[in-house]
Amino acid sequence: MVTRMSELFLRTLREDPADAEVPSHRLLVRAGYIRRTGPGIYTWLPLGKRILDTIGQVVREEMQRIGGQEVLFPALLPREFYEASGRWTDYGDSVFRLQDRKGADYMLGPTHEELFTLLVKGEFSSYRDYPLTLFQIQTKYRDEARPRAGLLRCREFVMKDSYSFDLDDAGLQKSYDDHRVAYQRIFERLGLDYRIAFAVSGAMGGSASEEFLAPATNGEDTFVQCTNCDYTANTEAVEIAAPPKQDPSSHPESVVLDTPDTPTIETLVDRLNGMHLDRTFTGADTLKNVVLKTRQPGGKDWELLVVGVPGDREVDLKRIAGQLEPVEVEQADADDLAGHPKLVRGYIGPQLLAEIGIRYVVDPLVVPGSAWVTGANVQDKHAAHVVRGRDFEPAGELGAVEIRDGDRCARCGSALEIARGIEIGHIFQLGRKYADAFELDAQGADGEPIRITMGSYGIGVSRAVAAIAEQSADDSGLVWPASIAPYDVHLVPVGKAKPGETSEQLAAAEQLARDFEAAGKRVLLDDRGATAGEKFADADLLGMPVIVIVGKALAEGQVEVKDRKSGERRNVALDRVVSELAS
RNA sequence: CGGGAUGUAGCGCAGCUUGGUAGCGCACCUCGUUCGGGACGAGGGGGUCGUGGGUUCAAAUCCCGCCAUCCCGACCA
Repeated sequence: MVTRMSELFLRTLREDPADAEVPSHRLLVRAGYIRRTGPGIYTWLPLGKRILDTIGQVVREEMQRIGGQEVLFPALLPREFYEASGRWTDYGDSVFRLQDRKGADYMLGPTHEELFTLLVKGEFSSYRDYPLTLFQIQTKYRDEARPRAGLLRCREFVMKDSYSFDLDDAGLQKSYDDHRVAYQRIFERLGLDYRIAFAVSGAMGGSASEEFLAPATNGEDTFVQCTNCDYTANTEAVEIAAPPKQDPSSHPESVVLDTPDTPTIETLVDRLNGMHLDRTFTGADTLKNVVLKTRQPGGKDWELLVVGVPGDREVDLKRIAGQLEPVEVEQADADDLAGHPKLVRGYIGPQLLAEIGIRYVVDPLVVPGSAWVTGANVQDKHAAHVVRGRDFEPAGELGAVEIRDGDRCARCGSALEIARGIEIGHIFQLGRKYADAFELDAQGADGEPIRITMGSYGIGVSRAVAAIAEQSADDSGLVWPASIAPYDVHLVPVGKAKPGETSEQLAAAEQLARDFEAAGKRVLLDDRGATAGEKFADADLLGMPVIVIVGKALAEGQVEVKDRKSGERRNVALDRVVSELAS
């Protein structure tokens, strides 16, 4: 297949578009792969469409390899499908809603768990029908509060979503594992550097879940990876190593200290160090008790929850929310505290909480037997030597502290580092959430119904285009891995023609193009009447893996082969270049 | 939703302070020269100056309202 650039619907831009910040966005627009149509909405031009289709094809092949069967749902969905699962309401403002001429409610699908569940329920009813995996590659719509970075966060985007249906937990585990392997194959074929990170399941519900992240400085996801072992986790799901437990009886009896005007950790530490005690204190010696409030999903009333963390650590509300999902959690405000006069703001300690019926949990860093300076539940007073397991007993542990660079890996104890990445895939063991909502059962051999258990698996196909561009582009343009490039070879003839004639170089390039085509290569031929410099600059910008220059060396029967990624060039005999590159 | 910025030709921008019928670069068209790293000369086509109102003899420019977009944050499979 040969495409002539003189006929291609393409216009490259010499300048960066004003609204593009990140490299993938800038270059995809400049190179004429995409054009912005609205905020978070993009049009795919011929070169971009080829990339998108190629990635879709890689995904399709690997999904079929694990037995997935492709279907295609509409994006326009009647409200009723999302009522039973509660997501018509849960999705809130992030779903596009519209009405038909009769006033009936519709939405543009942000994800399709409900539809798949109902489809299967309508067709299959015997245990013999399972297991089953269905998938689609389809356009999704989410009304993001702030679309950004071109294709990285769009309001309309292409996603592969698949769903597994199994009779039991072991079956679900196998479907999940199959997907995990398929995703590894897919991202390897796409030439992406990626990590698999433990994740929390978020609004999808369900239990086990992992994210596939493409490390990139412009990525929106923060994750944590161990500098020694392969432990990788989303910051919401990460677990860090705690110090060793201590013997509660090894600490002195707790004492109450006068600490006026010390409502913050900083003022408290200053005060302690001004008291001429037998040691110096830091924030890490204090126990900070943060008052949050939680609410059951769909519930009305907030309930207080106090979380204890070392005083030198911040509380990460997102991380807490991820673990408590679907229970809502927020920081408590003054009004919430008003109903609890025994909670003295700035001087809250855990010694009293169980007594007055407020749920208290600690971060795992607050290990059993550890001693702390903490509030005495009296204005202007703190207590020292307050020991977990002696002076208070938390109702449980909750990973609450904001993760820091250098925190210790829970597996091997080495330092963790924080990195940024682009979420390119996510796999979930949903369990029976949707099967319960829609009563998806199979009739078993004994005639009894079996509740189906499900998994849900997504790959951001359009986002992967941007992720690959982020990881591989350089200063002069895009650099596509050979496996997904729009063309295998970019042929660039440069040379002067006599008036009214075709240049020798163009004639030779035309012949080369036919030879490459016969060898099964996809060729982009720059037959434009542009200058050499312009053709070279565009070839670098467009990013095909191999650029073949038919120019000066043609007189010696040679062409120049340039590797776009390494920039390396070498001369190859004209009559050998096709066989060499085709092998 | 909070903070900041911007809307002038397909793209990137100037003009606005001090009102007088719109300009530059890229791209595009014609002719000629050029031809290995975004060539040069000459000529040309293309703009409701985001939008509504106001002030004025006269508004891209001054005043008021609205809309939209981008960036940071909040939020977000």
